[in-house]
Amino acid sequence: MRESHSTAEARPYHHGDLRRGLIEAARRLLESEGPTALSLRAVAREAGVSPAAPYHHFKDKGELLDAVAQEGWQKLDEALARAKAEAPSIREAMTGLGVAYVCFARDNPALYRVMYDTARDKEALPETMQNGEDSAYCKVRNTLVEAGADPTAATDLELATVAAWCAAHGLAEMRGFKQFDHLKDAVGGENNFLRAVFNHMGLFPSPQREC
Amino acid sequence: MRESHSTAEARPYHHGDLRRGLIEAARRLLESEGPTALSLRAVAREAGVSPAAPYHHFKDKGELLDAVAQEGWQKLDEALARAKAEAPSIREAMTGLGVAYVCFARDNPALYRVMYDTARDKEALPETMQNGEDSAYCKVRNTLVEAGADPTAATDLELATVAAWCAAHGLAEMRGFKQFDHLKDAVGGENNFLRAVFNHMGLFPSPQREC
DNA sequence: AAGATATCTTTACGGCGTCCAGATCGAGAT
DNA sequence: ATCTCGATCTGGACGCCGTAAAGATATCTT
Repeated sequence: MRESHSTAEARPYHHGDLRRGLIEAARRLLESEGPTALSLRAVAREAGVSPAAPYHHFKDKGELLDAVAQEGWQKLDEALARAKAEAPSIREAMTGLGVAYVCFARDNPALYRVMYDTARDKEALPETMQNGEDSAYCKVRNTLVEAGADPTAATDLELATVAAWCAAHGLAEMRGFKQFDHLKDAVGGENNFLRAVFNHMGLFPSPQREC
Repeated sequence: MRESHSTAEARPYHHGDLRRGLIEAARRLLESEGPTALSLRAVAREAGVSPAAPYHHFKDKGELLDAVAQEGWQKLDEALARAKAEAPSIREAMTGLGVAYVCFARDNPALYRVMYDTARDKEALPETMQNGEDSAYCKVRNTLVEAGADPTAATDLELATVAAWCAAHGLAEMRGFKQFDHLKDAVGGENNFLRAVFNHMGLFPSPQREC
């Protein structure tokens, strides 16, 4: 009757790691049905368990969403790391990060929404975002320094990092609006559009900007 | 039994303009209970009417939210107009607009959320935002021109306007996160924080930036 | 082997969005 | 003034939701 712990290698409990199964079911539903269709019951259904089963692994629906969001931040982090590694030059590194950020939001719209929804009602970004040496936030800050920002002006550097993050998030949320379709055409596609907008936002520290 | 069309002057139907009453009930609930607590039934309850009554004035819950959002955009528009009128100098006009925008989002958090939620699932900002000569979007664009942007470089001007809007929206959504509290302190309060971040985002057209 | 514990199911409750059948009321026609 | 009609509201119903409590079942410990 019970499937033999299909995918996962470790099976700590008598069902095969349901916690993991629920998170993956949620992710599956999220991207296929959109964020509004994601109900706890639907997740349980998708995972093949009863509607009450999730409560043995998560305090409530919010806690499941937290777990999903956390994996989202990890994925975003990886996307930024990839973008930074692939940047052809320091001059283009910041814009590259910005574009990668927006593309992540475009390609994972429901996940991105969940990430910020949960952050907003905790009124805090996840700790993993700023803590580690190679957290996403630090990656942006480091890139700014490499691009010429003064690393000794701590407050100013933080402000610049926040500014870059806000710019990326703002553009990520605006990018989908029909109003900007003609602009995208005018500059030759969405990618150019993103770069053009970022260029207007001075992501680079001042000494780097052409004068 | 029936109250005599209390506030409204016109009473098109045999109840005193329920459509209006529902929108205002929704706004009341929105700011007092938060956006998640806003259910159609609760709005009907608050308006003193049965749960099914709203369906004679709105196709569904989304349409009621649309109406609420539209009034929100109007309020935002007014806030920006006020900020622009009060700007002490052209040099400070753009930052003033940005700060006013973020303050609107801070002071009407639930309304602001509804505004962007409905915009997002229509994949378009409301038409009133960009159409009229004195629409919010045009106000930003005009301010950019007054600040020195080249009005004949149409595409570039649009891009700059979009950039400014994204910057403001991004900061509006980030501003509440605990992570930035120490930064606010470091620069002497939230208002300085907002201005500082905006300064890092090059809201002014390039010729205006100090080089 | 046996008891303790964690996991899952069943059942239930109240709230939600929405629809439908009727009641009620306002207004135009006669 | 009455009648009729359509717009407006009510009451009840349906299926979904999040969540809690109690019972069943499988695993772990000893």
